[in-house]
Amino acid sequence: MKYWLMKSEPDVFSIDQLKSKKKSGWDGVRNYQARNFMRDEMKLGDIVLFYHSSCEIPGVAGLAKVSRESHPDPSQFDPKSEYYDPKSTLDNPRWFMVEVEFVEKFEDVITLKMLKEKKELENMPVVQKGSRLSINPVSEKEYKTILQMRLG
DNA sequence: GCCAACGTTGGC
DNA sequence: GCCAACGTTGGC
Repeated sequence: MKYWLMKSEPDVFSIDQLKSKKKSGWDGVRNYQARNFMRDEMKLGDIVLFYHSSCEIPGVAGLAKVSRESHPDPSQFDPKSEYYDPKSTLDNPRWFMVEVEFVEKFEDVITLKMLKEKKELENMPVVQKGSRLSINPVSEKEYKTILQMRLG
C-alpha cells in the first residue's frame, strides 16, 4: 500500500465533485512523469491526498483511494476534448490514468501554509518552490503527519 | 496579473 | 543530441 498526493484545480475538478460522483477517472494528465506513476505504480487501494492547487486556499482538501488501476485516458481520443492528443491511437495510447474513489472531505483544508510549517514535511515536493509535478508519492510518515493535522 | 521554475518542442 | 524558445504550472 502506497500513498500519493494528486493536485487538481478545484475550478476544474474539486473534492466536492468527487464526493458527488463517488468515483472518477483522473483524466487530463499530460506529463510523462505523472503518467508513469499512474501507469506503473499506483495500485488498487492506494491512498490519495486530494490537493487543491491554483486557488484561493491551496492545500489538501480530503482523501481518495485508487479504485481502478491503469487504463488509457479516453480524453486523448476525443477531438472535442481539450486533452485530445492527435498522436495517440487506440492501438498505441500515450496517456494512462487511474480511477479514484471518494473517501473523505476534510472539515477544513490543510493549507499549504500549514504544510510548510511542519518540519516533518519539508521534503515533500509540494512545499518546495517551483515544484509542478501533479502526482507525487508520499511517505507513510508524511501521510500520518498530515492526517493528524486534520483534526486539530 | 506577475513571474520563477521547469517541461516540451523543434531547428540545427 | 544540443539548447533556445516557448508554454504551462502554481504560489503569491
